[in-house]
Amino acid sequence: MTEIKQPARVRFAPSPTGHMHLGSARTALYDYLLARQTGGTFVLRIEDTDTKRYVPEAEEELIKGLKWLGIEYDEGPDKGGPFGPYRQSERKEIYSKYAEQLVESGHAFYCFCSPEHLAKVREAQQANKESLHYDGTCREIPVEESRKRIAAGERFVIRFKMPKTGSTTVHDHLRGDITVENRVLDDSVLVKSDGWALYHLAAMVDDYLMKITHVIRGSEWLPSLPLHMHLIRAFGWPEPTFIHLSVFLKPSGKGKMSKRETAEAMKDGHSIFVKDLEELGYVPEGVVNWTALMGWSYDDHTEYFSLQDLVEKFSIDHLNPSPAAINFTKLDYFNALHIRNLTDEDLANRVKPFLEAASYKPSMETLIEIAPILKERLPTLGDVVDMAGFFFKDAISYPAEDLIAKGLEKTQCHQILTETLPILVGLSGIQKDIVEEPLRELVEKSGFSAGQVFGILRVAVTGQKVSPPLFESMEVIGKDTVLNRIRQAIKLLE
RNA sequence: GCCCCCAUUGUCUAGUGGCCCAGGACGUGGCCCUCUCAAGGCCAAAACACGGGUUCGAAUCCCGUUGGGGGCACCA
Repeated sequence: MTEIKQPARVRFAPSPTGHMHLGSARTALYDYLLARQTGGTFVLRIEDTDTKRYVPEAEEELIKGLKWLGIEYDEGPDKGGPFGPYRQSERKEIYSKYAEQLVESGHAFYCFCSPEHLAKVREAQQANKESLHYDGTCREIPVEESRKRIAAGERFVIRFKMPKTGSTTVHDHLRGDITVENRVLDDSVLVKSDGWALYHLAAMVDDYLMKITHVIRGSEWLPSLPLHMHLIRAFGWPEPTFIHLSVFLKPSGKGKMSKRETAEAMKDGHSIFVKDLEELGYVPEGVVNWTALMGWSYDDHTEYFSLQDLVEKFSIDHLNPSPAAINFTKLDYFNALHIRNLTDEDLANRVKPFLEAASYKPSMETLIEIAPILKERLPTLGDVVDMAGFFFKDAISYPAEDLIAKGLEKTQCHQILTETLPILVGLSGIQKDIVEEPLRELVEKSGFSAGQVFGILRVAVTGQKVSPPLFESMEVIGKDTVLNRIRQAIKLLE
């Protein structure tokens, strides 16, 4: 049945330059799923060689985000492992060594071109409508001469010596073979003049040293795959399986999320940042289910998945190479779905902080009691405040006109309330099965509809026009409070 | 400007030459249920970008066009 798979070693290699977004989350998810389902290993590696863009809090946010999503890694900067260190900033010497090796073998060369010269070359190329590339000034300088210049203190970078003729064929697991002409490839910088390796070199070296078998990354890396392949082949290393995931587009499908769209999304309670999603009341189960399905599918009808389901059913062979527009409405759907499947106690625990943030003091007991009637109507955990805040208020307030049901006069509404009061007072309790029958009889006698009568009572008891079911709500609030609130409503209409 | 990738309903997608006058889901519209809101049930509208091939037969293979996306840094 299940084919035997080799344990995969996969790595999630984010750079700590900002908030963790959905694209990263999905890459990490797929990494994790592949590792888990093959009995392999998931590695977290921090690519922090760009000191200019480094954001100190980013790594912590990343780790927190992964943890929240339930994506556990086996090796990483805070966990250690046999192939550390797992921060590239701690591996500088390793890259230098391999860069030297490339120069020795003739696959790379020292370049002394100044940034000004490079800029001028680029400008000229732009003016001539040529493709932008290194002009080859230092390509043929003999290594001996270069070493002398370096010894004399000249600043230099190390560039890859790309073949000028022929073509290169690379393989992407999603797209098959891709062939490019070598003449369009550039002599890319591998090591900067400050001695730090660039992504191209660092990532390939680390993937090799960390024995990575599958490289899952964004499609923005596809254009540099030929370079990476040349690097790997120059070293004579085994080629990992490359999987380039498509990018996420903004909801309209036209272009990727911009600053503007991000702000726009935030306005209606959505975000592409993992930490925001948590704060907005999304549950990780929902976010995981939703992101998993953007770019991957199981069959033509199954789409509810827990993390464990995904571990079992995910396959890198069913990935979709085309870009996907983010659909927040569907996130809401998945989120509601997973909230409904939470146990009462779990929901109570998760909803509590949101109530507390709105300065309510909810008890676990009440929370668990209302969980069943809450579950079905919470798109997000945060919605608990509007839906159920009244359970935890000592006093409620609302405009008097809310007590006037559609199609009824003020006096009629007042009458309903005054007639309800003695009925409730006379009952032995406030439980649903005690209250419902007499109140339905009242509706019958009044000649009004159940919607009108219960609507008035709903506002009187909860202060809201929209609430969980009336009888269940009264039961939780308790008889005395219910009676008091009805008396308050009666006064309000006088 | 040059290079690469992608292309099924509004959106996410199933589909790997006949099972497809294209299936599922979100969303949308309608109906049912109903104390509000949800949830649930039923029904409906909605797609193979275009043009050429190949083939007995194409959403599926090939070429071109168009559209969209990405890349062309001493960023990742």
